Amino acid sequence: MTIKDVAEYCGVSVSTVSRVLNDHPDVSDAVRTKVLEAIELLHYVPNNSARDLVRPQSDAIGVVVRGAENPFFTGIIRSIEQEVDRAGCTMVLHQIKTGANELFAAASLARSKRLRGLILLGGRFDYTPEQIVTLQVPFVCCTFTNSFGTLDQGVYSSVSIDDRLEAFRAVKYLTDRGHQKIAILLDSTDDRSISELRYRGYLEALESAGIQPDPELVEQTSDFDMAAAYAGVQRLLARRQDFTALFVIADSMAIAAMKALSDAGLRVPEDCSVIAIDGITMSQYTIPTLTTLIQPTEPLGQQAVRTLLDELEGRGESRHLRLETILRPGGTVISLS
Amino acid sequence: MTIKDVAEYCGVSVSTVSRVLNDHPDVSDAVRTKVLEAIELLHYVPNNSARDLVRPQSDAIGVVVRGAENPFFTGIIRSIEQEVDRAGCTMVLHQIKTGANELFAAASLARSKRLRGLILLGGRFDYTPEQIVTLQVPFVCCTFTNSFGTLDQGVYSSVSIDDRLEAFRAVKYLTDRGHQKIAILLDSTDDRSISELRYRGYLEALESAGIQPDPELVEQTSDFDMAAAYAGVQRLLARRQDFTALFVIADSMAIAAMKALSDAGLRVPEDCSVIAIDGITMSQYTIPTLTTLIQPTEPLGQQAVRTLLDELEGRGESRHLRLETILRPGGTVISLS
DNA sequence: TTGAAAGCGCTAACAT
DNA sequence: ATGTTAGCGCTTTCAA
Repeated sequence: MTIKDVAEYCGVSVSTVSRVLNDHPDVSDAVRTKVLEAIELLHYVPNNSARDLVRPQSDAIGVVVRGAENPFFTGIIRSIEQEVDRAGCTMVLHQIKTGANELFAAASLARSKRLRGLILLGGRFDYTPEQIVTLQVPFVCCTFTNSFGTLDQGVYSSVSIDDRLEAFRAVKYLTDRGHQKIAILLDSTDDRSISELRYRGYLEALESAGIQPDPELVEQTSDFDMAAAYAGVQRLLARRQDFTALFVIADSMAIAAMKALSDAGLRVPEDCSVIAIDGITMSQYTIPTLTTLIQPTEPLGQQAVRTLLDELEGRGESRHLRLETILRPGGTVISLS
Repeated sequence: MTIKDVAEYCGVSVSTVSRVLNDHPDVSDAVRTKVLEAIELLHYVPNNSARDLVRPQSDAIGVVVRGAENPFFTGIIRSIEQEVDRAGCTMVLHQIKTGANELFAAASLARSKRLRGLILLGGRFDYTPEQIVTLQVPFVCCTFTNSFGTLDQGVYSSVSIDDRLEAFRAVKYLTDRGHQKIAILLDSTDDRSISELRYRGYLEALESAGIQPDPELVEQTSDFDMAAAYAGVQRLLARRQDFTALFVIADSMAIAAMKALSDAGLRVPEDCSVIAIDGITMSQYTIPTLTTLIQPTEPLGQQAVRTLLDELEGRGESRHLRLETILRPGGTVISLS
C-alpha cells in the first residue's frame, strides 16, 4: 500500500496525493475529499523512511536518555513528548546505560535518523569542543549542564536546576534545624556529573554553617540504583551511627535508604532525618512522606523543547535556563532544637 | 556524508562499500580494510531511512506500550530491548496513553516503520478479527491475552501470567490466613482488561473459601495511577472499616493504598493486611516490604521476543505461554488465626 | 572480486 | 489545479 496505489485508486497522480498528505493549498476540495476517503478506506499510512529520505530535514527531535531506570526521567520524557508533538514534530527516544557514552549515541542517532536537533537527558558535564563537533545539530542538555567541561556557552543550550545550589538548600534545611552530623549518600564524588555537583553543595552548606565535614559520613554507592543505595546505607551504618540526618542525592535512592535505616532499627525521622532532591511520584507515598526538593519536571521538559525549537527556527540564541525546585516538607525531617 | 562519499574517497564503487557495510563475503580484505578505515575517519553513519526504504523488510520490531507510567513495564521493556538487540534487530518503542487505541497505534507504526513484527504491552483483551487484519504483521501480546475477544488462538501469540489464577492465589493467601472480610482495589471491573480478570480471580477465591462477596468492599479507581488509588482507599474507608485485608491489583497502586491506610490511622499489617501482584522494584522498599506475587519480568520480555522471532523466521507457530509468578512474602500480611 | 544500474516510497521543482 | 519527473541514500540483482 503506497502513495501510488492511493493515486491509482483515485485516478489522480501521486503528487496530488502527496499534496493532500502535506496540506498543500493547491488541491481542489473535491479531489482532497476523495483522496482522504481513499486513504481511510485503504488504511494507507505513509512510509516514514521514504519521507525522511527525501525531505531536506526530518521533523525528528532526538532524545537521548542516560539511565532510564531512574523514575525521575519518565515524567520529563512525557512532557518532552507532549511539547514535541504540539510542535508537529516527532520524538525519537534512545535510552542508554548509565555508563554509556551519550555523545557517541547522540551523534549516531542524529545522522542515522537525520535529526533536526537533540535533547540530552542525564548526561555528563565534561564535554569538550572536539566531542561536540561530531554532533552537528543543535542540542540542549536537560537536567544538567556543562559545569566541568571547556565548552563555550554559545555552542549549546541547557535547561536544569542549579544542582549545587539546590543541594546547598537541602542541607541548609537540615542545619537550620539544628543538625550537625549530616551524612550524605551519593553516586560518586568525582564523576563530573550531578552527583559531584550536589556533593559540592553539601560541602558548602556545611561550611556556611560552620560544620567541619567528616569524610566518614560520605557514602558513595557503586551504582545509581536502589539496591546499591540500600547497601550504601548499610556500610555507612556499620561505620557510624552518630549522624542525625542524611542527605540523599536522589529520591529513588532515598526511598531505599529509608528502608535500610528502618531495617537497622532506626526510625525516620526520630533517629535520623532524611532529605533528598527530585520529587518523583513515589516519594509522596512513603511513610512518612519524603521531604524533598521537587524538580519542576513539566517545565524542564517543556523549556528544553522550546529552547531547541527556537534555536532551530532562528528565533533565538542558545540559552541556559536555571529553574528552581520547590521544597515539599514531608515528614522525614525533624528539628533538633 | 553518504555512501557515495565513502566510495569516492576509497576509489571504489558504492556497491563495494555497501557490501562491507552489510558483511557480505565477496570483498577482498585489502578493500574491506580501506573502506572500514574511511568510514571511521569520515565519521560516516548509514542513513537508516534509506536502508529501510530499500530493504524488503526492516530489522525493526515495534513495541507499543499502553500506560508507560506503570513502573512495572520499564523492566519488561528493558528485557525486550536486550533480547531484540541480541537478535540483531532494532526496537522501536511507542508509548500511548491508557485510554488510547493500541491497535490503531500499532497499525500505523507497523506501516510507517515497516516493522517485521509487533509486541503489544498492556493492551486490552477484546480484539476482533476485523481489527486484527489492519495489523498485517505477526504480533505477540505481552502481559495480557485475548480473554474476551473472538480471536482465533492461531492468529497471534501471547506471553503473560494467568491473571485470573494469580489473583485467585493472592486472595487465597489471605483466606488461608483466616481473612474473611477482604476488600479489593482495582481499576475497573468491566474494562475487558487485566483489572477485570483479576477481579474474577478475587471472586473465585472468595467463593472457594465459602465467603459471600460484598459489593461494598469492591473499590474501583478512576484511573490507573497512584493518586487515584489513594483516593479510592479513602472512599472505601469512608464506607467501611471492617475489612481485615486488602487485595490490590497492582504494586504501584498498593503502595499508594498503604499510604492511605496509614494516613487514616490504620497500621499495615496489624489493622489491615495488603497483598498485590506485580513485583516492581519499589515494592521491595516499602515499610514493611509489600507481600506480592512477582511477575517474571525478564522471562516475560524475553519470551515475547523469542516467540515473535520464531514466528517471523518460520521456526514455529503462534504460541500462548503462561508464566507463573513467585510469591514474595513481605511483611504486609498477618495471619488472623 | 568489483561495478553499473534499477528501484524502494516519497516530495518538490517544473511543466502543463 | 494537476501531472511528470528527478532524485534522496541505500541494497541488490546482473554483468563484467
